[in-house]
Amino acid sequence: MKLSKLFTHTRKDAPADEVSKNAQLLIRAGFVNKELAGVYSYLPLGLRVLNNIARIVREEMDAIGGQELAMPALQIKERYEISGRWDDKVVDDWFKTKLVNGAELGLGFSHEENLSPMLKNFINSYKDLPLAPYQVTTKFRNELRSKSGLMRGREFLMKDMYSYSISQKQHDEFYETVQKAYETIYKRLGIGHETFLTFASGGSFSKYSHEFQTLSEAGEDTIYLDRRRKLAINKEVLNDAVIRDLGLRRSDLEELRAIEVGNIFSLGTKFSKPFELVINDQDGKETTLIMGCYGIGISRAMGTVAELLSDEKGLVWPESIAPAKVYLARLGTDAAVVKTADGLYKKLQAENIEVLYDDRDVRAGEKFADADLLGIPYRVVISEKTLKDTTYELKKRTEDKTQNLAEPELIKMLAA
RNA sequence: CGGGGAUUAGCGCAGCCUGGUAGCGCGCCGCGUUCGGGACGCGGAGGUCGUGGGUUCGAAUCCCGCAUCCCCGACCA
Repeated sequence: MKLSKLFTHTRKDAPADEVSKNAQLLIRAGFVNKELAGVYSYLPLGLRVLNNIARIVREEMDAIGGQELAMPALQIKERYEISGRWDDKVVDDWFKTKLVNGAELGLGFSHEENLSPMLKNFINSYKDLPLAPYQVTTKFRNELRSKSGLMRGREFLMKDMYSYSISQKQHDEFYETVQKAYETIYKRLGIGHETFLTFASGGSFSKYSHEFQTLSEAGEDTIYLDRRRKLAINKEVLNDAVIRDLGLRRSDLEELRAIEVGNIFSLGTKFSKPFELVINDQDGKETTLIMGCYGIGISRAMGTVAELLSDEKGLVWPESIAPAKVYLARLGTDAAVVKTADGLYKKLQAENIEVLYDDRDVRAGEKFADADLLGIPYRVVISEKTLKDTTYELKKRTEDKTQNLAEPELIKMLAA
């Protein structure tokens, strides 16, 4: 993509109504635009990051047997009356609306009531199990107080997977598989080193649920972390009995703020029993299916990476999710420089290396500042100076040093 | 939902106390000089001052209501 054609622009100042680092940087860089509190538009570069995160999550869900589908935002009232979740006293963050004929609808905040009745038409045998449909869709939650940029939205992108098993054993095995897949996802997103499995409230069907908490002062949760064991307990369930139960010691626990970047929990038969998801097991015995639910906020993950991996100059995307791999800066309008830069742009594209080509006629300082703010992993500079030397100058976003390279070495390095 | 703060040009702000129909910086447009870390000079465009009402000869400014945004708290299958 040529920067001269990109409709978004960077800004020196962040808007006054955004305090959180993630929102300030993402808005300054032109990745998102705020529409209302907790609701953002994703602009071309921001959408690339969001899609890259979703792609990684999809790959890992597919790898453990997840099957992607897409369910609607509009939800039927009657289904939620069956499960007991229509009442605002039970779920207080519903967005509700009506059909022209007056029938009430809700905007989906979670999709158990959608999926379970649907699967009654498809699951015929225990041999179909375990089954784990998932989706990446926009969720709506009427938060009393949205805050912290992308961290807590009223409309946000989420991956939600639901598992159906014939036995507790089968459920437990799948649950553990998902837990491992989540760890892989956070590693790939570049926040694995700061993300910890955290024991949280399990509700009525299991002792604990599990959250994945990323250490950050911008987080809303307080956790107690045993760094050596890489295990944490959410403050909401912390007590001596729980600490003992998990084989931890209070003196090893460190109190920290963290962002909940994912959670997985057992649902038991809460959403299978009301919808009569009953199947004969191997022995011919009627069994109500056991469910699990597994969420990752895709947009929140983007905010978390922005929050964690940025520095005083701007965003610092890991290669795995960056909007482009290379920022190609052409300095000056010298004919040889322009020709060389245009040529490299085409060659990088031919190698399938994603490149942002800064072909604007602006001064060097502005290009460097933008390359840093946008957080592109590699910066390549072409100028009259570099043409006299080995032609190209390469710099990593995370390092200060530069190196000069000739074209074959440069392409080889960037293609790696 | 309780408490606090804010709303004036695309962005950041001043003006309000002491009413007389708006100003600065950045950005944007034009010309020129510059050209490796957000240059400089000259000229220019751009605002029903969040919204509804009230007071007044006259309201960005004073009074009342509402909306939106931010922060703290509460809430968060």
